[in-house]
Amino acid sequence: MSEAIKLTDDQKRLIERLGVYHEKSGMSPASGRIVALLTVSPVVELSFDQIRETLNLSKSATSNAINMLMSMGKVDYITHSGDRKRYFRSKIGSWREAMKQSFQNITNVADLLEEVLENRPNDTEKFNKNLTEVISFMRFINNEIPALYKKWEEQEE
Amino acid sequence: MSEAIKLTDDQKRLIERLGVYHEKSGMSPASGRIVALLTVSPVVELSFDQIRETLNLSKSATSNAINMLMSMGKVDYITHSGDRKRYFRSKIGSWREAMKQSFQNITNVADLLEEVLENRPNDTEKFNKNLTEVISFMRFINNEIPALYKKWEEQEE
DNA sequence: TTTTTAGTTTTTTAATTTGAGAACTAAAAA
DNA sequence: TTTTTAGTTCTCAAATTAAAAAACTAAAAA
Repeated sequence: MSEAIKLTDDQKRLIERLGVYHEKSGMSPASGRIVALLTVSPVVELSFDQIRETLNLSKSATSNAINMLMSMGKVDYITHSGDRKRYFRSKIGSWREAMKQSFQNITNVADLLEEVLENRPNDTEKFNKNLTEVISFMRFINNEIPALYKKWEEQEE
Repeated sequence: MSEAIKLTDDQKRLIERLGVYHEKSGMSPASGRIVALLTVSPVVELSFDQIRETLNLSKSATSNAINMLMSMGKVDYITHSGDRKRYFRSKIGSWREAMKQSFQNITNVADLLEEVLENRPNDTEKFNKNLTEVISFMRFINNEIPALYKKWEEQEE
């Protein structure tokens, strides 16, 4: 008997679009579809087989993708007593941490570009100036984040 | 006779690290190495064969990667009269446009998530609230960009 | 104790990506 | 006109990635 979740065509299309977006940002197709499903599905906690059958994935693809997503902090699961299954769900509530992560990336690039800059000759002035500017802007953005969060929280009230 | 540019070991390592970073953000290895070379190399304008031989790439890999990078707006070239070669260089000066591009992506995701939100049931309150928050924060960040640029430009003077 | 459940791991296959090599082309030079 | 230069394009092989199928495992249920 099928465990698949019933979805409207619109929901299926949204899962594909969101899935493709996640693929573009480095996830495997299966992982991308799973986070997308867990974002779009009206039922927010889905079992292994519900995910597997809704997306027509094999057990291995499902297992590997779920574990990948858990290690990325994109997904976690809860259990219900008297039920051995795990119910997986999106960690959308951790969006602040996810954002922090992506801002951390900016800092890492800035650090790398700083090393490049230190290695560059002094002639190539214009080039060095541009490089200095990107680095400076990246660091500036990063410094402004806390203030931005604060401002956002305030306007949110 | 070899056209390869002489690089120190440090420069070679920086090219690899920067290349890997570009790979992670979706470029092919060859494209990643080429932008990286054009960022690290003390000579900022390099001919096709200088790139090819410095990075030990085939002609096809070099040609395809360069054209990819030009279509992405990451690289362009200049010519010198009496010299048929094209001299390729990093478009690092266009970093503002590149940044704008990546902020545009945030907006696109926000739009997509907005569509998801409109499709969600009204129960799943907490989930919807989180989704609403991410979207709101993304849009907020996007709105703040011009002011951030302005502030950065001012502190830069 | 045996069976079932809920996954995990291993093996194999299919698809995609990447880039080498060689043939090709258009313009310039000889 | 022939040759050379500066790439481009095509064909194919190697490497990588993705996922299916099937064997396996640990815990719970019967």
